[in-house]
Amino acid sequence: MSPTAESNLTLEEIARLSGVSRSTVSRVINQQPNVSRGVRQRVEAVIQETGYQPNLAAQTLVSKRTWMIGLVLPRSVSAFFTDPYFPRLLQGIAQGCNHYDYTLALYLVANREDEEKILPRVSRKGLLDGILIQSGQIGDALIDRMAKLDMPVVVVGSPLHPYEISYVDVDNVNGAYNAVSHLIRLGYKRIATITGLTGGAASADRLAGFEKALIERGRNPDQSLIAEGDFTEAGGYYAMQQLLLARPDAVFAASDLMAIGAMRAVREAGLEIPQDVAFVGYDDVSVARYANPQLTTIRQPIARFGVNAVEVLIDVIENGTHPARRIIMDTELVIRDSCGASRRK
Amino acid sequence: MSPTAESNLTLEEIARLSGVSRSTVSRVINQQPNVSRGVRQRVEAVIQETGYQPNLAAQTLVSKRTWMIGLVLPRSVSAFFTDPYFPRLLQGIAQGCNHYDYTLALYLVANREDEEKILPRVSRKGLLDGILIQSGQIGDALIDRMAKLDMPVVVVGSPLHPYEISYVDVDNVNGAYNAVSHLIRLGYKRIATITGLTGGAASADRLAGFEKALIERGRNPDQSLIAEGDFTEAGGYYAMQQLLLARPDAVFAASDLMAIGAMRAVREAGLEIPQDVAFVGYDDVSVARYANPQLTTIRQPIARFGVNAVEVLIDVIENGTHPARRIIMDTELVIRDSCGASRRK
DNA sequence: ACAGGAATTGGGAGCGCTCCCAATTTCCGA
DNA sequence: TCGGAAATTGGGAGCGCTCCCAATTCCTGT
Repeated sequence: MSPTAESNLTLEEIARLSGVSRSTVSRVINQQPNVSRGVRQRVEAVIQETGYQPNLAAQTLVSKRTWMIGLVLPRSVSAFFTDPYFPRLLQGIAQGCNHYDYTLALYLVANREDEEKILPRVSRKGLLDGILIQSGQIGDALIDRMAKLDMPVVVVGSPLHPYEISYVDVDNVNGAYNAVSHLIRLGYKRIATITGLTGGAASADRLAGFEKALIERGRNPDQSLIAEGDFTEAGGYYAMQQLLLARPDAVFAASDLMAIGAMRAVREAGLEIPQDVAFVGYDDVSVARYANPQLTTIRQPIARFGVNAVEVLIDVIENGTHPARRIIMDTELVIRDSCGASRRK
Repeated sequence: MSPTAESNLTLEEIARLSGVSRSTVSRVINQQPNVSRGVRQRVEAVIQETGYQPNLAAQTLVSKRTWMIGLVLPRSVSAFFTDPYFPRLLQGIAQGCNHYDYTLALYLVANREDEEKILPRVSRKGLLDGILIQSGQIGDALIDRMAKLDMPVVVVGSPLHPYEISYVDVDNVNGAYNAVSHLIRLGYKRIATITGLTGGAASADRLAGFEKALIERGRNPDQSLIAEGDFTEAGGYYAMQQLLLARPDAVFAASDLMAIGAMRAVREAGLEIPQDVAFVGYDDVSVARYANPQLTTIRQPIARFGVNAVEVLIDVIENGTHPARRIIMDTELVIRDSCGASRRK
């Protein structure tokens, strides 16, 4: 019998075919004990033969579990469509879901209208076991409202407010600190930064790391050496045009994509990289390696980050929301050509 | 009563609160006729007040509908993590799902192991109403196997085999034809192309369009002017290095990302764009506008493409698989600087 | 060989909904 | 005012599963 031949197999049907009761088949499927060896094998054979799979909706109705989690990307994550960071994150999350046999439901919030409709959609009973939400901008009420749902929630990135909420984050302060310290060590004097969108947790943390590194060496962060980007290539470009007026000799960009844009601005101004302006980016997405010159950057374990987020969420789903889980991941400085390190050796 | 206060509201409960029967509440919720005005208003008020939403699993169990569709990105879609095409497509698909109130389940097939496990996962009864699958490589058995499932399937891109299967595609032959014709009109003599991964439907069609344009003007496509890329920036770069040996004066790249990589190779060889080598890309993703020089390209209506795919799938789900639906979308030539058109005006 | 306990098996109830049909109410024209 | 048709309403059955408990079978040691 081919796996697709029988169209509406039920537990009862499998029971009939293997000459036992519904309950016994259920025990076999759910790997419960108290089924004799012979019976178990017979039932398993029938299941194998027929390609039977239990109906998810029926299981959900009684168990209240769907083995499905939602990933919400808020409207404020505007860089979704341009920054390679997100596909990588998605890959990690999908991989985690595959591994634990969960289904991933994706919610892209594109506009205010979507935002209004998302809460009832994700909180629908009998649909999701839990939610992963990407941290967005301060003032973005979505995380707050999701946290109040009676559903497990894990924030990807910092939750922005000091909630009793589980999250997985990367140590952005330290990553930025290491990037800037590297530039200081190389002897640069006028180190500028291109930040992410103000109001984002990652942006704020990376800026904090930038300032911390400078202050620790007794330097004062100069406002004219700080420009706001928006995590896009174009944003990096415009921020750099502004920054050029202050004549920096090195730039720490809060994302690789912005670094690429900024390097374009520098080249257009007739300057050389890294001789006139050195660069360190953030993320280590693949474009960093193909940039010209190759970009020194802070590598984030993006895919692993996604897997961790899924693992934490499943832990919360299966073992309760309290206490809140926190995971902070480390970054790594990847030295290539744009910082001028090789030149100065 | 706050919307989240009552935790397990059921139809029965709403019926009790509004003093009617379960059946009547069900009729109100499903917008069925034969409910008196007064009763309908009373029930709606209670629903509003309590924030009641029907349990999806229970509805699914009896209606056999889940209002959920799956999007499968096969393993062969290796460019997923680098090409901005996919986030845009995802945006369109998510937008379509939001609009029609369907939930989107995402399946990224990363390796052979995932590929083995995906069929039972997506065909699980009580989980999905239909599947959207991105067209991959020839020999990629996934589409064939999905088509045999007793579940509505719509292919995003060409289904590769002449099945009786619904699909949504972009007219790749014509798009490429227009790109190359444009280069011919501008007077280029040695027009090369960087193809996508051999075996992909889009790659084959774009190559066919390239050849058609040349042949139509009585030129013979020269094998040394055809190089295979893989839709990545690096692939474009290496393909171009090969191509440079044949001294082309113009290149049609089957994706913008490959064009960017190829331009990097050209620049490294000390040549000028478009003076020495002109370029036309494909996709019109945002990097095309930020490239240096700005990239002339074939614009695909990517997001609209995704919305269409969802619409066709929902049509198939709601009105049956026969006859198979086919939608072929048009492209548009976007002239910028890399083709040298402005220079020759 | 047999009592008594452990292991195995079966069947009923119920998860929350929709569908169907029967019961009740309403409305209309004569 | 009343019969009968139409509109409205209610309740039972059942979707396919899990859980619980009762029934049955299987082992022990004596």
